[in-house]
Amino acid sequence: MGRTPFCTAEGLKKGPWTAEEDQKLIAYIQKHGEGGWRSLPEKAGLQRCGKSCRLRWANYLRPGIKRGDFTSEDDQTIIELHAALGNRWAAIARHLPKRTDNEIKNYWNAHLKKRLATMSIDPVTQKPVGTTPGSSSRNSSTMGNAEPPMVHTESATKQESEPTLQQPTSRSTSASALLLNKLASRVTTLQCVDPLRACQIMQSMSSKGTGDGGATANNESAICRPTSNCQGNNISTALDTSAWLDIAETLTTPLNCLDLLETLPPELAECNASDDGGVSVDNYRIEDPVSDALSILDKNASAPASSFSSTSDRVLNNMASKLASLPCVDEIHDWQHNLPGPIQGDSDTTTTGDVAILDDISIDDTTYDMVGSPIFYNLNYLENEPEPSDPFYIP
DNA sequence: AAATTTTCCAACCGCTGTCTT
DNA sequence: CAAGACAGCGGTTGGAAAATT
Repeated sequence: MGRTPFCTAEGLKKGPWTAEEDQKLIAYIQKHGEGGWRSLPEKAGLQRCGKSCRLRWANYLRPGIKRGDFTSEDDQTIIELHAALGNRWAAIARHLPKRTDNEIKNYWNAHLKKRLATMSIDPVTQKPVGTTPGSSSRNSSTMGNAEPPMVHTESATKQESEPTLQQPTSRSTSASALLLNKLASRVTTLQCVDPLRACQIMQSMSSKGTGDGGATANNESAICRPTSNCQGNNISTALDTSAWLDIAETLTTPLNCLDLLETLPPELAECNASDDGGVSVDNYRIEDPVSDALSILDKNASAPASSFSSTSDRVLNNMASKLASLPCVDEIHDWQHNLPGPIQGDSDTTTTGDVAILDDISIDDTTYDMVGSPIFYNLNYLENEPEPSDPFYIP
């Protein structure tokens, strides 16, 4: 049984379409509309199979199709989407209005892939070739293990006249952005991180001062939620740059900020005090220290607190904006790949009863679920229409 | 200038998924 | 439920154009 082949008839023409054939097809569709491809060739007077007609119409004759003239923004978008989605050209094309999957596929194979190769950047991972130990374990950007494309860095990080990837940098902004979003997705769901992060900020600021509040003009990527007031690129962070760099450096190993808790000044100690007097990271109850920390930030921030839907968003937003350009991101990446269990986000089949240890914090199955869901949600987000909630992005 | 090689991309092929009968 | 119809998708190919020898 099964289906009959679509184009089995003998004597049908193949190969390039002539102008006359195009006109016949256009005229017929304008009069009768799309559809009925099997019977269309005969009715339209074409010696083609219906499938060929549909393809010709969809890829070349359909009104509104944009052909050629890929801009640097297009390039960057395609590269980032390909890093996240792999060879899923149709999904990529949905994010480039008026472009067809076939053209994007051809453009990738003919231009972008080679360009990345000449820059010694792995077209699949978008990381510099040979810089990541154990690279054999890296994913292949296929459907099952694609990383979530939660971050876009175009407007904030790209040079005016050249696409970001043509910069003579050894690191891919996109790769960093992807990782940061992955981290952000995970970190956001770990409520214990909020007080930790807030304490970090306060400690850093108490030791360095709050800076002059000048906005950081460079590397100004920002994570925010589309639903919040920070849509688009009107986000800016204002914390002193060097303070952020210091904070970021402490996160070379994520969550090693636990160590910082032990060195907090007495007036902040209460933020991490649990009932037994020890440090509690899993029972997030204390909010005042977070508010305090953020209020300090607000004194110097140009973006109002109301721009963010949660305190963790705000902290992450600020942190990510500086982390994006740091070498430590790759180290975090490596660290992440060495984690046991599904927190690596490579496959939903690895959900087991294993317990991963993130430094001193045990992550059980429940937390795994919390951590994994935003990753998969954001992956889904890219495949469908952007939803006005949840996914992070860097405008 | 001619021959050869490489590049590019329109079109094809084969498969899967969904809807209809 | 089975099977047909066809839309959609990703991989591949063939030939024209461009580049190189």
